[in-house]
Amino acid sequence: MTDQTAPVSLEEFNHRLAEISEAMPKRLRQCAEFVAQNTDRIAVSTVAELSAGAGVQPSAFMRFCQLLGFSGFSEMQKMFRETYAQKWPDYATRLENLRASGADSPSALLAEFVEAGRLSLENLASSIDAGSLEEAVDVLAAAPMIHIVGFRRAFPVASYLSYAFEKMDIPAVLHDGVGKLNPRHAIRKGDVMIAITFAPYSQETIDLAAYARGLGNPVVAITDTMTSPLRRIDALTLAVSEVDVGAFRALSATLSLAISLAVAIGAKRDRANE
Amino acid sequence: MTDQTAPVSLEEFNHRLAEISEAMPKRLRQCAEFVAQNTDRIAVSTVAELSAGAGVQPSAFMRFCQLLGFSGFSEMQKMFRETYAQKWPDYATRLENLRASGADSPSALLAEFVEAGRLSLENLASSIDAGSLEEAVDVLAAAPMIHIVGFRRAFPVASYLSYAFEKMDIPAVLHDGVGKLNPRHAIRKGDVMIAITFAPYSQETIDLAAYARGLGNPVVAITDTMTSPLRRIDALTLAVSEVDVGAFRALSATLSLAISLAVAIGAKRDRANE
DNA sequence: ATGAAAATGGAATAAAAATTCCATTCATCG
DNA sequence: CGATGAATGGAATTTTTATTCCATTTTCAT
Repeated sequence: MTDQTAPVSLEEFNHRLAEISEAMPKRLRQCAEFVAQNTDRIAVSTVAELSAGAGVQPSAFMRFCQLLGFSGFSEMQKMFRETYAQKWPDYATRLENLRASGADSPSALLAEFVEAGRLSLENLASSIDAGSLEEAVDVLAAAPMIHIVGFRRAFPVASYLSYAFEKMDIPAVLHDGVGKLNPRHAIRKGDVMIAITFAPYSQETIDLAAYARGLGNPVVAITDTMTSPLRRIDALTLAVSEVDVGAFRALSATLSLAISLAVAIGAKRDRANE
Repeated sequence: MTDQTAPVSLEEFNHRLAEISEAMPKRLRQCAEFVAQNTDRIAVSTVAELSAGAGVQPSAFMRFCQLLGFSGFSEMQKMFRETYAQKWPDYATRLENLRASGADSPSALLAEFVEAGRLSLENLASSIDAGSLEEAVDVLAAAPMIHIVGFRRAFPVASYLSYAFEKMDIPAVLHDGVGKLNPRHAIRKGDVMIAITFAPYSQETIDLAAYARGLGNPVVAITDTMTSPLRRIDALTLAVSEVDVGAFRALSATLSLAISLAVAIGAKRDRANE
């Protein structure tokens, strides 16, 4: 049953997987999907565990292995166990290796950003004020409509929030500035706004937030410091500070805060509707 | 036979090993020596293999495991397998548990997302293929024009890339789907595309990438697994897998990869222009 | 609709691995 | 030097895991 085309390296394996997974029946595709996303578990798991993870019978997983060119699961696992040793060194070492591959190589840069992201996340977890966060969730969960504003560097955050709200069926509009239409008309009394901006703060965001505030509407601000101009208009401020790499700043912490906010709002609304 | 002092972490294990290996009989010391030097193999080997490596009978290795406090080899191996798999806890289950214990407060949720983000970043650092990344940077740095495509969950990434390129004066257009205009007209021969999509893959992205590829243009894909449909069109694939929290997935790793890519391209172009 | 082919689930079987047991060897002390 | 207990090797046993087989369901073309 052994097929001479059995992959002998991770690269070959991935390639093979991509190549044939399109034309696979349902269950086998489930296997492919699960394996693609959990490649690192293969070396240390049993067929039973993996097939359960993929939501499939062991026999189906068996067929999957054979389709890839292995004689069975054992042979496939052997390949992963052999390449396992290289993956073992811990995270710190791996990061070192990435860095060492040349100070200004893409992978070294990636290592920098990964590290910056981790630091930012740690910082976020310890610095966020649980009370303010909860208050923001309460206010937003009760909103008839949520307006999301954020330009330039804040725009990815705004659009991500918009996507999350859409998925959870929460009424929200993203003010994206397309067509330079005046967005104020869409804002009604009682609506709530999420304003996102970082230094150098964009005037449009501040203006729109100030307008909403002027109507007496609550504004939740996601911003970088406590001295942000959004503070002045008495917005409920959630401060996030990102560690930067050179002149560049990633958004790991900000996005994590945003998605948490969105999911918490969704959860709260669900509870309220029961 | 189970000993309550069985180590539950790598640190405890090493400590225990050092502590008792001095007062061991010959064969068992051989085991200790071998294990200390090949800790990484324990998770993926059998007793037979390990005992042979240590130059010892399987039964001797068995006694060694018991001396360390485990009930047998299986239990010891389990510890190592879990330590390795620890990075991939089942978040769905954990979130369930959190809920059950009434700890689904916004800050608990945030903590989950922060943790998920950290794990995703670690995984990114270890799983990214330095060669592919470098190749992507080379191709993109040489592009006369970069087209960025990504909808829904991928849109924040696309817009962030667009922002970064703008800041670095790199010619790039974001295909955002506004006005449902046909974006194909803007793509010229020789341009390079960055296509971003995650399961469930959005057809528009795939179609546009396929069109670009049809022109003979290179396509760099940022996607979630090796089974992504973008593989089919022979795109240069950068795979990122994010750890998710319940049904939700943050973008920490993906954005870190994106910003690294952008900055690396900028740096390379600068060097070329000097 | 109907039959053929493909896919699937689950139990039965085979293989492999872990664990135990005991006869033998080795070291130690009177 | 011989007795005693610890240490060891190897085979027997048990447990776990992989693999196969076949009855049943699903899919698809006619």
